[in-house]
Amino acid sequence: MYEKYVKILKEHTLKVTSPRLEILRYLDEHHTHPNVEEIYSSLKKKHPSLSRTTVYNSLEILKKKRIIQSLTISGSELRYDIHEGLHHHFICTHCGTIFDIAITCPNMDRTLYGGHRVEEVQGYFKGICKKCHTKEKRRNNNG
Amino acid sequence: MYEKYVKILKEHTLKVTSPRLEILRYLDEHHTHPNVEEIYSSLKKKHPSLSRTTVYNSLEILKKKRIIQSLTISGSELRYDIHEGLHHHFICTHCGTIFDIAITCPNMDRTLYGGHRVEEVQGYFKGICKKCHTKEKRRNNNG
DNA sequence: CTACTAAATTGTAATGATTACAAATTATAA
DNA sequence: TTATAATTTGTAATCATTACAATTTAGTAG
Ligand SMILES: [Mn+2]
Ligand SMILES: [Mn+2]
Ligand SMILES: [Zn+2]
Ligand SMILES: [Zn+2]
Repeated sequence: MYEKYVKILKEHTLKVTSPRLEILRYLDEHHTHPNVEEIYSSLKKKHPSLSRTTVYNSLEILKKKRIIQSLTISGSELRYDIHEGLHHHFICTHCGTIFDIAITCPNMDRTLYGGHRVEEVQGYFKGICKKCHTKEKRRNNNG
Repeated sequence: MYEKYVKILKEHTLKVTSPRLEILRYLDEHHTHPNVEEIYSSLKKKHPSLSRTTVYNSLEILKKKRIIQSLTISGSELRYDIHEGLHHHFICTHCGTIFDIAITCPNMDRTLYGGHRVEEVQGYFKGICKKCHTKEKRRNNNG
């Protein structure tokens, strides 16, 4: 069940602890770019002793090791994502959903720009998702 | 002095008020992507009656009208930028500086993606700026 | 297996950015 | 000049995140 995540942690010389395994599993199984609260409250159910601070700490160390990434797209809270291949993101300003964008971008793999060392590249698209847009149209026609 | 900003406000059917003029001027003269606190404390010197809430309110309305944009690049606070042509940004995770990136990107002008309506596109590059990188090297050689 | 220790976890308190709200002021139009 | 809706202001509340000290534990050496 957790061998996969044990392996990841050991490969990065991180101690194998229950919170770390659970967080990794959660992010691996939920590609919804959850915030800290969503991760915490979900895991808390099965592991009542879990502390919110531990979730913050664990996410931070996983991020330092580049196992996960954090997204600043929402502007009010960090969202987390298992790091598997560079991809860009869309956020719907109406319903808040964040999803992956399958756009290739010539600047995605850049590691240098004018002498500055680039360590992360993030492409954020903000707008109204198809679902919300359709709902809005329907409301206008019926209302 | 302020005719330029008066014009912008009127064109967008916004009431012409001193805080709005001052904020516009500040952003026009400081392309450093300041946060609310920097704008507030700077303007407060000349206009002691200015309220922080007004700065928040004004920035919000200017943003709604697309006169300015907010950047979520830092992850802890919004940074503001006069909106003049799409451009991407670099943030140095060491010194915090945010500056414009002159990279053209084929996805920058996108207004649609898979049926989703795109209203904003932001490209964020995070890493270590040349200056910090050079300092770091020097410290290693001399230390 | 046991003992040790550095690292991780936990809970609580503090911080910092942003928002809510109600009272006072003011830009604009009649 | 007056009316009024919009704006500004100050304070209090909220929410995400960080600081910190006490407790627990993963990993290792014996
Ligand atoms: Mn993603
Ligand atoms: Mn800029
Ligand atoms: Zn939506
Ligand atoms: Zn720097």
